[in-house]
Amino acid sequence: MNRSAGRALTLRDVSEASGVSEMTASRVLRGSADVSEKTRQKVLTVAKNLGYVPNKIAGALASKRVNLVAVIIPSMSNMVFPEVMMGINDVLESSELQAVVGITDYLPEKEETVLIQMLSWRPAGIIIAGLEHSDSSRNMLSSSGIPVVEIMDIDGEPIDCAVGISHRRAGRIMAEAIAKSGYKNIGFMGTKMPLDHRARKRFEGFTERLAKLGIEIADQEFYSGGSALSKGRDMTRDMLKRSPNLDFLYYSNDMISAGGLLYLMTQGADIPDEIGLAGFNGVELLAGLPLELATMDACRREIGQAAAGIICRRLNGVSTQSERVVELSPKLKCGATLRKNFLR
Amino acid sequence: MNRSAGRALTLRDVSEASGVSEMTASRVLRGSADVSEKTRQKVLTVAKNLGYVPNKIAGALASKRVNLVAVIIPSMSNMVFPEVMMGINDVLESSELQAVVGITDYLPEKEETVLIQMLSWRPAGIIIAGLEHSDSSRNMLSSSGIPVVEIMDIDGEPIDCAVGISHRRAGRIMAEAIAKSGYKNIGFMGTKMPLDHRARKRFEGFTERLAKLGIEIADQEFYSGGSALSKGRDMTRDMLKRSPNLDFLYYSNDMISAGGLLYLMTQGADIPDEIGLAGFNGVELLAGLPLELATMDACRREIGQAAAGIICRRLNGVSTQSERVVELSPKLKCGATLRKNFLR
DNA sequence: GAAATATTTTTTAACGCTATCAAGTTTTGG
DNA sequence: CCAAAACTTGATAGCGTTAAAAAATATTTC
Repeated sequence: MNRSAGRALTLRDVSEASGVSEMTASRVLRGSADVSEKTRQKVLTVAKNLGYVPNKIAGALASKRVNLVAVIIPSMSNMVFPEVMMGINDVLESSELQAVVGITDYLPEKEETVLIQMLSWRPAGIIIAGLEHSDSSRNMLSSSGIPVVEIMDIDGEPIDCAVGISHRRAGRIMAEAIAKSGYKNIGFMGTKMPLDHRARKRFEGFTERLAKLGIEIADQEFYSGGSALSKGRDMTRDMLKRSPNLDFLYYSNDMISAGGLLYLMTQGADIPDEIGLAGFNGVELLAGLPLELATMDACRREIGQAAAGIICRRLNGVSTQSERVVELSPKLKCGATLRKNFLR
Repeated sequence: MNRSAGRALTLRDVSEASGVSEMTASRVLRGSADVSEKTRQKVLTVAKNLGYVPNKIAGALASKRVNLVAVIIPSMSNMVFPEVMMGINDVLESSELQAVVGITDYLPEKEETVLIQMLSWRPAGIIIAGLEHSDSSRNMLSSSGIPVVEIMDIDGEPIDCAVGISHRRAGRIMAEAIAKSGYKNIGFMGTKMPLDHRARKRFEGFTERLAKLGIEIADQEFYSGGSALSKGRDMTRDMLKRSPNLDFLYYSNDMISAGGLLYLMTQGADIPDEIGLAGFNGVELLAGLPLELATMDACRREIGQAAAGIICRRLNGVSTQSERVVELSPKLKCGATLRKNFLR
């Protein structure tokens, strides 16, 4: 059926084998309507028997249409970005489009390299994490002439479109919830990530709002590397040793807060009254802990879906004035580790 | 500097602006040595000022070289495949190659579709999960003429190369460890996945070896959907209600076993003496649980690295006879939930 | 300083496909 | 039955780059 050796099959092989011109074969294989049923069947049969696989490289060059969407994200090492990817796939699946992923490791220089790599495939659109990019990257993005959707964060000026949550606001909301519940001595634990702008903004929103409410962070610690669960455990132990009078712990992600929770439970702490705690992200994996963690859903899958949706609509010529900035609302979940009533 | 409107820049724009032929410009931009230093500088400057981004589509068509490696995996919904991806990226990063991912959702038909999509970009190599594929898929893979590495599993006949662990053997090893520790009444909990061949093989290896040792699975349950942690908790509760005399629980993944562990701990079970438990995968995320879980490392990152390594070597013309099947050894970690000594 | 050699640059022709328009072929209507 | 309309098919010319070969220029050798 198929010549496994030798050069790959081309449209010409199909056209010759079915006695039509290349153009007609091309029309059939792309599903054009202007072909008689008889020819269609003949060509399709031949193509299948031969095992012909069209060459998208040649097709893209000739038609100047590429069905790729570049997705540029910082990392794959926790579920955050895979979940965004799933959201993107949810939507692209029903279109002709196909995502191609590049990883930046949170490094601006690498972002630039990856961006050039991606742009050189002339993708139909770009989805890129964050609003902070090098001048050069911003330049490439804005002059690319294709839809660009910056995702995860909306605290800033997008190049084209943005979909995400306000991390500053997320921090503020959490600060308010904690203060309203009457906690006074608050410790913070997070990743040591000068380049994770979203974590930074969350922290800023958090501390600023606490300050406005007359509360100052009593202790804080930043970690890097290692397993999040055990890091959360260890940091919590250390922090409480250092600052035993803390009555609330805010963690920059759910994994370390779960570690903290498990530690506190083995210590027999009275949660959430003696001490409360909260994380960030709403990772579904963790539903099922002995106590449900207070957290804030970052709408990751929805962000992916919305971003892909914008790309699709833009490519279909639907002008989306209203979609320049799509703000999703992170939902606070108090769980069982943040007391709901003010007890004084 | 760059014309944001209008058509994209081509090599011709660069060559005209720098007063050389397109070919010379092309040579400079690809780093060929046969160019005088003066021209090189001139062209590079012009290209940078213009903001020229080469068109890989045209380049690939002309040179018949594509720097893409297709990676076809079933899912992104737990960390298993993202970790494989990280391993692949570890290695590809230092080459010119770039991974493109396709997701099959464990569906053979979708695998076929995704495979055609991928092959139509004429990638330089393919990494695909599993050894089970439809006839048509196998055909496409074997006649593609490019290196194909089937990953995760080595229990079967690879089309070209395979890198992975023997899941049957992993099941057997666990069965032996459990039996050797003196457990007699064993329950199994896993995902309801007729299409997850690796989970199936593990289960088969497990039960067969137990049978050989004169032990029969006392209870078993399969779930689908939902959060793994809480599923583990619920299934464990239900199973122990149903079969209270179980003294060991084997789970098909670490997440549900962690759920089971947390449940058993709140019930005050005496682990690992009264009852033991084990999972599978060695997900790093979970290090830090109150008790370290018995599990078996599936070498996911290493698999990704090894697979990418094979592709790289093959593309560099290093014939790798010895690498047809690379078997990695899953390492049993007894943790604190599988007693090490036989107590009778 | 001319011939031989080495280095650099340009010319020409693909790569495999699609857009466009021209040319057949069939159908329809008066 | 012929012209007009509708439907199919085909010929030609790129798309933006690189391979290969030819040409131009510079350098060396005797």
